Amino acid sequence: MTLAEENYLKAIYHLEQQFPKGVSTNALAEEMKTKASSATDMVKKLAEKNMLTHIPYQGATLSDAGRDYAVNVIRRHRLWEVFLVEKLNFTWDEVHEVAEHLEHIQSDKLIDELDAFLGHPTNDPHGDPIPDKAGNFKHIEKIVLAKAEVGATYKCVGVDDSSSKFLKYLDSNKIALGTVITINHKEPFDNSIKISLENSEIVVSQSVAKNLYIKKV
Amino acid sequence: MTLAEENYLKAIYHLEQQFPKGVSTNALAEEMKTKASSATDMVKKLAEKNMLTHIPYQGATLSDAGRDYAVNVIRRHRLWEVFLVEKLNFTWDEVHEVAEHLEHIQSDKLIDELDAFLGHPTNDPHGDPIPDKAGNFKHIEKIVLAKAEVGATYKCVGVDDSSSKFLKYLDSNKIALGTVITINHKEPFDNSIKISLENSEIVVSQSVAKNLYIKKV
DNA sequence: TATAATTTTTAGATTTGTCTAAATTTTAAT
DNA sequence: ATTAAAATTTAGACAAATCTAAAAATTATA
Ligand SMILES: [Mn+2]
Ligand SMILES: [Mn+2]
Ligand SMILES: [Mn+2]
Ligand SMILES: [Mn+2]
Repeated sequence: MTLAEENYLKAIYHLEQQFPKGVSTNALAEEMKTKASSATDMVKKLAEKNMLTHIPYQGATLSDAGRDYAVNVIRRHRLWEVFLVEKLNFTWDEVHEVAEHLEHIQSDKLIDELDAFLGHPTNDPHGDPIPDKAGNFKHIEKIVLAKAEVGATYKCVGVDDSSSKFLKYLDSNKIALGTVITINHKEPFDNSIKISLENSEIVVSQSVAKNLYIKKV
Repeated sequence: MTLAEENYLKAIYHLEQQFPKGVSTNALAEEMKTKASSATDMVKKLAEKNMLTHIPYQGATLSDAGRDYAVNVIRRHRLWEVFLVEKLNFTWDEVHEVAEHLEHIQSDKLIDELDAFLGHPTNDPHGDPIPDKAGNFKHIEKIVLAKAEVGATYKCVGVDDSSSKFLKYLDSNKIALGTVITINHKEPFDNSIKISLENSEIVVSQSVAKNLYIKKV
C-alpha cells in the first residue's frame, strides 16, 4: 500500500461512519482536498486491490481487508499522537499534522514496541479510541455536549472537531479532557449552553456544544 | 526536498568522504541501488536546486546548502536510531531500515524534542556521531582495528559496515560498543588478528578488522 | 415526463522518479 | 595516435498521483 492509498483508505473509513450506504466520489474528494476525478481513479485502484467495492455512480464501501487496513493506519496515527504529547511535549493541537506522516512508517515491531512503551494507551490526546493490534476498539459511551441535561455533571472525554482552532479555543477556556463541568442553563434562542468549570462559569455556543463529547460522572 | 532528493543528498554526502574530488555517477547509482541514468537525472535536478555543482562527466560536489541539508538528514536518522534502541528495544542491527523512513519526517519541533527526550546523545548505536542542530559533529579520534598495535588495549567505539550481518557477527562474539579488547597477535599471512575480550580470546579476519573502530584506553 | 442541474466518469496532459537502449565523452590499451 | 573499453549522458518510455476539460449518468425540478 502506498502512502496515498493509505490516506484514502483512512478517509473512506471515516466517511463510512457518516455515509454507511457508500462513500460518494465528491465526499471523498472533499475529504482528501483533491478533485473528483482523482478520487475516482484511486477508488478504482483500491477496488482492483480488493480493498473496497465500487459500484460506478453509487459510491465505495470498504471490504473487510480494507477496513482492517484502515483501522491499522488509525492505530498507528493515534499511538504516534500519544507519543508526541506524552513524551515530546507537543500540545494536542500540534500533533495531527506530524502523526499524519508518522502513521505511514511500515514496521510492525515499531508500532508494537511503541504501544508497549506508552503503556498500551486506550485513547489518543483527542479522546479517540486506539484500536488494539487485532483492530478492536474500546468504545466509551459518550454524548455530545449539546445533548446534556441541565443540572447534571459531566466529564469532558473527547472532541469531534480536532482542528487547531477548536482545540486552542478549549485551551483558552480551560477545558481539557477530564475536565468536569456542570450544565447550568440551555438557551433556547441560540442553543448556547452556560456551564460551570472548577473556577469559572462560561457560555459556549452551539457549534462548540456540538463538537465536545462528555460523559456523566 | 522530496524523500528521493533527501536520500540522494545523504548518499552523495557519504560518498564525498571517500571521493572528495567529486562523486561519480556510477558510485552514486551503486550506493542508491539504481541505474546510472537515474543518478544523472537526480544530480541534474539537485544542481538546479543549488544543492550541488555538477560538471558533466566529472562528478558532483555538494554546495554548502546541500551539505547542511545532508547533515540534517543524518542528524534525524541517527537520533531515530538512538530512540529505537534506547526506548523501543530494537537491536543495533534492526534500526537502520526503520530510521531510513523516519528520517524523512519533516518537523523541526519533532527532532528538537526527540533530541532533548533522548538527553542530547552524541553518538548513534553504531558509534557514529550525531550532529547538533547547527550541524556540528563531535569527532572522536578512532582507528580501525586493522591498524592496532600488538600488546595495546583498546575500546570498541564504532563500526564502518553497519550491515545486519556484520553486527550480528559482533553480537555472537560478544563485541559491543564499549567492549575493551587487547591485541595479542597480528598474523602476517592473512592479516587476521588475535584479540582478548573479557572472558575469551578470538581471532578476527581482516575484513572484520577493517570494519571495527577502536580507541586506545 | 421532459429538461435542467448535479454528480461521476473518462480522456488526455503533467510531474516525479525510474527504466532500457542508444549516443556521447572520457579513459585505458595497444 | 588509434582503437577499444568504460563511464556518462540523452532519448524515449512507464507507473503513480494528480489536474483540466469534456462526456455520461443520475437526480432534481418544472
Ligand atoms: Mn497520512
Ligand atoms: Mn487524534
Ligand atoms: Mn531514507
Ligand atoms: Mn547508524
